[in-house]
Amino acid sequence: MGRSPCCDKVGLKKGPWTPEEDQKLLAYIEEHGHGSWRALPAKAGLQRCGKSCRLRWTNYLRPDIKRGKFSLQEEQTIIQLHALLGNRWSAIATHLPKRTDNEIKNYWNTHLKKRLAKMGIDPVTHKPKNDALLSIDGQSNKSAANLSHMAQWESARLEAEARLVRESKLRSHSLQQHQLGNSGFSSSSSASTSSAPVANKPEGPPISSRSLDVLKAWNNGGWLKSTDGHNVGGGDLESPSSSLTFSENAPPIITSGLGESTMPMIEFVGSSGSSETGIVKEEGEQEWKGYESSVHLPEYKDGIDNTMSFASSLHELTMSLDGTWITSDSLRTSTDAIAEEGFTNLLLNANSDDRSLSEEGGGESNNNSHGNGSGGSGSDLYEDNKNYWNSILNLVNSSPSDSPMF
DNA sequence: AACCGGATCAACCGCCCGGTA
DNA sequence: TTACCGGGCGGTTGATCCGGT
Repeated sequence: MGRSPCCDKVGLKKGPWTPEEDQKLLAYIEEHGHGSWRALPAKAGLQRCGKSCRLRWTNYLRPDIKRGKFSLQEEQTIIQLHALLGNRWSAIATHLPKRTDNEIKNYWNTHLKKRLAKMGIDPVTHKPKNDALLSIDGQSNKSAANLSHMAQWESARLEAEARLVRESKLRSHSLQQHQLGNSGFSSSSSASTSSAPVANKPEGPPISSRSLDVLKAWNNGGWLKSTDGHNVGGGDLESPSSSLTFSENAPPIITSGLGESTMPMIEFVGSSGSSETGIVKEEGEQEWKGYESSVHLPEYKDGIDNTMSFASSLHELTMSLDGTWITSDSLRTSTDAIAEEGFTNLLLNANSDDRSLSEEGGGESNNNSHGNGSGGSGSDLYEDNKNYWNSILNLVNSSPSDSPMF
């Protein structure tokens, strides 16, 4: 379909913004809000296209932007979220409220990607490059595969939530007008409709932050073991199954064993067996019933008044769509104690290597220090891999207090 | 001092999607 | 149903910075 040109061939200015232009844009938005971006340049007296103005505002002029170096915490958050969400910078940015997606993207491309590569981790898949070592026992592959499933599911869930938000807004539009300011239930896209010169990104707890708790429950549910070995190992892995059921208009359906929900909209059944290493169960098939067929979570769309729940053999987590998670206490206890070693140390090491490529570990150093081919490397690398993924789940687990994003 | 190459990051480009007439 | 519009997103570019030679 044909589109009218945005800013080309009409004598509009391109390139770096001058302070004067910034001032004009700022002054206009502060007074009027941005309104229609396309119409803004003319009104503000700028020889720019609306898109350029929008970018300048969202990436630079917005008052709630934090500039400067990324903290280690932020770095970890980015990496971990990238492992889950991939190059979905806007989604990642919603968890780093004062950072823009562009900034995060740049930082990833210029810093973190390289650092991960140096650590021997594929920045795209977040899997160790040297998979051969790890696939000896197949466990890490299995783990990675599961996490991949998880990421896919998370992706699908995000889409479903976006849909949910839209419909929720439609349904309760008038109601929301009374509740302006404290809804805490918005998305980055919807937030941008505001004409006020405030952040386009939501300040309140982003949906994703809550939703990641699903993964937490997932973790606790037994297919991944936390680093401290607490809980999730033994009992859960022995548990026959856990399932998640999304129901449209009915209360959450939680099944165990062979899961016999009558209205299974989406159901994950982890039929686990014992795992001596505790990462994932190895022998039995971790089955994700209905996963492929329900990636779209189609029935979820009308769930405004519904409840999404996740239950495992030990823990139960419920998100009611008024925007709150209801978690069982046991869920928390297992996560609080999780050691932060592993990934953090990896990062710190890589960090120092980054600055000063000392020989003590450097160059291939990180590979060497953590997974050197010769000295027991396989298990070391395997441990690193385990820690790495555990750390990703730790992010989820430790969210409310430990992470800047929650 | 000049040059060079890598690093950084603001800005642009093109595509996509939802809303709407 | 279709075409168009506005806006968002991710990928890429290019100007600038910076350290090494």
